[in-house]
Amino acid sequence: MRMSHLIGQRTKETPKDAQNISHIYLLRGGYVRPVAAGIYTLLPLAKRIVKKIETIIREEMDRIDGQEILMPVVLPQELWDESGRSQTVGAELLRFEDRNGKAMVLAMTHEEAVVHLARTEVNSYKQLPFMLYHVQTKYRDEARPRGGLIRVREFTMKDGYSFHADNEDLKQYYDRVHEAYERVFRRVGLTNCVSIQSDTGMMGGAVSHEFMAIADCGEDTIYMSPDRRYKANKEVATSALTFSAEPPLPLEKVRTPNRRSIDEVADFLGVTPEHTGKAVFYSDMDDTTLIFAMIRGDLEVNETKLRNYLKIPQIKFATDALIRAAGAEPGYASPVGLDREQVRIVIDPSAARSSNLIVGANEADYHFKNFNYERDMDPGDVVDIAAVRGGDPCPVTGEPLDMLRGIEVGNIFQLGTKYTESMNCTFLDANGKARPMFMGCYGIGVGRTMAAVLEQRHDDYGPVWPMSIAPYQVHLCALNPKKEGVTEAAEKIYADLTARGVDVLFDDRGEKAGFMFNDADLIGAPLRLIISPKTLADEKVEYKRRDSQDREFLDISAVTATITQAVADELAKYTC
RNA sequence: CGGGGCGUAGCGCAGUCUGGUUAGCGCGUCUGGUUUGGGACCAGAAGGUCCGGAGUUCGAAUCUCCGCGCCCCGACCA
Repeated sequence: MRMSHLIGQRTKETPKDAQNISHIYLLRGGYVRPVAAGIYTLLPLAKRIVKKIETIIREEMDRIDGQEILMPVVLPQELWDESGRSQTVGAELLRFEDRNGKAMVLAMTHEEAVVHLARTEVNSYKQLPFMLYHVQTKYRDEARPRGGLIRVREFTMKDGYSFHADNEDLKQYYDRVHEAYERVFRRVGLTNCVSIQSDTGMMGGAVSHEFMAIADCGEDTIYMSPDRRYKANKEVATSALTFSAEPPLPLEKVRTPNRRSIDEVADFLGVTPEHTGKAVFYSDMDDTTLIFAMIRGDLEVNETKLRNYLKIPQIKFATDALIRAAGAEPGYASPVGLDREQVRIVIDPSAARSSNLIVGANEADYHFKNFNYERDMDPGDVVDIAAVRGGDPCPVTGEPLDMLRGIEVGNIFQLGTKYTESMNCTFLDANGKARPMFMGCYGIGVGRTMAAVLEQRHDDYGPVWPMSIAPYQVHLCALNPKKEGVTEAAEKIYADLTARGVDVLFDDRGEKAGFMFNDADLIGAPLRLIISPKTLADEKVEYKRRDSQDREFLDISAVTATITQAVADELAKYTC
């Protein structure tokens, strides 16, 4: 490609709407352009990167016997009615009617579509297992797109779906996908990517992992032991906190005028928050169930854990009216004497196993001292609902947990029979009996992966793309193209390298050197060749890597062979 | 969906508080010339529904009201 005709202006100034590195460089380098919030056009540079990422994904999916298909973006809503997700998924699912008034959706994921396919194409256990995947547009009407390509409304995703005769086979295949994903993310050049335990969310199912590219701008919080043996999303992370068990002292009601918050009460009574119990009230969305969550005063409730335990899809903080109706006093709420008929009580071990806590007395301006769970209330649901904090002890190694941010570039789920049962996707086993297939699903966000690589591979001047996905492998600059021999030499190298299959971007514009070098930095090709009258006089061509300041001078006769080899060597680093 | 910020040329901004020439600057673009190793210089040029609508006023980019859009924080998030 000749740069004089490459579409996508580079800019010197940082666009005001961009905050994180990947967003800034994708705009400044002319890779993407916004069309609406969270909706982007990919320009040639980005499209080339994305294509290479997709190729790597396809190779790895094919290696684990995946079969590529292509399902539509527009689906009839009735499929989503069958699975039940018409009800459970909210406004992220874009719904509309076609000209005949038929309810349609823009697919945000394809479980329904692929199950619809599987149940008609597959009838026998002899056809199992199999995996289908496609690389296709997803639309999710996100409430708040952000961060350039990190969170968008329309995007390209590779999603794969496997079908099995039993859960054991699903588990084995899941592990193969896990390995394939590790290869994909290594090959696309992520330098720091981990798979972690995750919440299954609206997908359902039992087991799932997320692949997280570690980056400060990531939206997810990850807790990890220093040796990486334990890695989990904040939503499901646990810690091995220990609790002080002392001989119980007598329960005692004390006056705490106008002290409502944990800090106020602890300060007033001269103790630290660890010696208090915190009451947090939630309710379901239509206020039919009141939930009393109790936890040690210095900890916070992890609502995801609480929701999952209660099997209530959505919860909110309860209103004071609802709390009072159940006989509790907001700000002074107590587990002591609460009517279990009216309140669902969930106690974190941190509160259940600590001794002599200060808790509310269900009476304005009063608290109890020396609350002890086993003695002072009926035994109830003691469940881990605590939010982990950085530095808390790891549940596996006991070491302090690191807290990191991550971009979710991929995820894998063992769905089991969640969709195949609801949508009646069965096969006949060896005994002629119809049974639901076991299913797994596996996603990779392609554009987000590109952004994540950029977050991990850049310097102060722009992206430093790995050879495996770089939009161009070699950036060829002709300095002073009007001077004797420069253009001829550059054209010859351009033609020779291109003929050997090397992706070359040829800067033929004849701009000032600094101008061209800055553009080259923003394009981030791993290798750079500079043709100038200065070096040409000695029959030399300058050769520089994007990730180094060192310069070499190659004999012009050897350039093609040397560079072709260098590209091959570099590519070899990203094969598995 | 709650809170905050912003909207003036392709991009970055000034002007708005305190209404008043022909709306300005830098980058980029075009023409001609001089230049050519880390975003050159000279001369000239093109490019604007000042986000939209309504209102106040002799007069609105500027004041008022109502919309819309984008970014950030939060809630939400297969």
